[in-house]
Amino acid sequence: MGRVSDAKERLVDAVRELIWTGSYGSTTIDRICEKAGVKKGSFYYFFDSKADVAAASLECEVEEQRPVWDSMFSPVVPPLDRLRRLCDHIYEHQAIIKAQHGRVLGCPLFALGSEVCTQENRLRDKIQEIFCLWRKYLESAVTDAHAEGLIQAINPAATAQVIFAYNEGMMTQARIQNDLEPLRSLYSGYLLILGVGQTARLAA
Amino acid sequence: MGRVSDAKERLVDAVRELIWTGSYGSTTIDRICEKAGVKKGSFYYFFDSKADVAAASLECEVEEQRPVWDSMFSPVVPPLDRLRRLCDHIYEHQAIIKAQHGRVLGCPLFALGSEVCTQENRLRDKIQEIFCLWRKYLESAVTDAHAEGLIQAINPAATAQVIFAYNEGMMTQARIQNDLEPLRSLYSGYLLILGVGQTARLAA
DNA sequence: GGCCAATTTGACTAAATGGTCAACTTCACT
DNA sequence: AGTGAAGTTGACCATTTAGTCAAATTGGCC
Repeated sequence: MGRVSDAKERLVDAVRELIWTGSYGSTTIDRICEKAGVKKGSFYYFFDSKADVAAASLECEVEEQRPVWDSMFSPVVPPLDRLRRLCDHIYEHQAIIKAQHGRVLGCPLFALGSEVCTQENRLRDKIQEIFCLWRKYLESAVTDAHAEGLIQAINPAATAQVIFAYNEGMMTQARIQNDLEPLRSLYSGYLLILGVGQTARLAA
Repeated sequence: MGRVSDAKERLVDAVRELIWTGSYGSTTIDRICEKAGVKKGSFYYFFDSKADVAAASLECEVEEQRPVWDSMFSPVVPPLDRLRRLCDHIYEHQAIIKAQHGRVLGCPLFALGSEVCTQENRLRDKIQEIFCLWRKYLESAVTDAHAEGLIQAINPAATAQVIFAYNEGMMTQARIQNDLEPLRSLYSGYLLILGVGQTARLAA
């Protein structure tokens, strides 16, 4: 029924890249259209506003990431390995991005969230939802690691929260510094938080 | 010589509040002028651009914070107490902000940094400089705590880095969630990272 | 009390931006 | 092959925005 088009996808891709490499505020509808090779009339055929495409881009992001996380956090992988895989993945992904764009771009959701949270409630809520999900992956790894006696974690949710905040903090610093260096030692920070080094040393 | 004015300060105050409560991108020169009660001609008499006022606002920020940090991190205060004071100060400050604006606003520098780092090098560099300074305060507390045998910290700079990233991550989450809750347990996260609970428990 | 540097003003321009729309095109389906 | 739903276009409008400037005002200081 009627003609088909991938203009909507092109618009979503364009907005993702523009917000990530710049910011939400610096991303105008004109530039989104230009980058997507789509006229403004078509933009408004698919979306109501910039916030609307941005919301779609978040959906897209999470759809793309979910299988990656699921495989990294597979229950058949030893819990601490899951975290190591996550850290490796983050480093490698950011390295690719840096090679592509000449820039370390960090976590697209965190940057966007902190920029728009006071103005765009819809985006804010969606981002929070995704963060909640991510924390659950971390929490499951912490819980399992504790159960296997690999770490001490009285409160896995709290520990996961600390790791998550640390992780996002480091990614944002890498973005601001435009430097992969903070991400190289990401996993050793995880271990520090989990007290893995300490436990071993004190036990010895 | 000539007339005097506090318009420059009013403009700096206005830009600080607008960026913090909104974002750099959502802050227009017109609104800055309106909020400061200053005409645009006067704005351009004192500043060259939005980035220019923003840079001045960073100077102002650091000038205001320096004595606060100096007192919190005074060498006569026991090292772990310095960190506790910092956490208390952050919580109380954000609580005041929330009462005033109805919003938790987090760390103004981190939000701004992650927003503009790909576009405004001057702001980016200034922000990084300030972060470097802040990390030094943390590092001195970690070093002293280690020296006094209160914690184990083989690499105080790395530990300070982890604490800093965690701290900024939590503040940003508090901003996004518009909720003080993540900041209530800030210090216990510090202790987790420093392995204070563990050490005591394992030693017992 | 007058000079002059510092500051203020408002009116102005050019460009960017968000948003609308009626007419046009395409193509899946019958 | 023709129809109608889905998608496209470019021209258009109203605002907002950054930035300029010559003329007016103020007040410290001699």
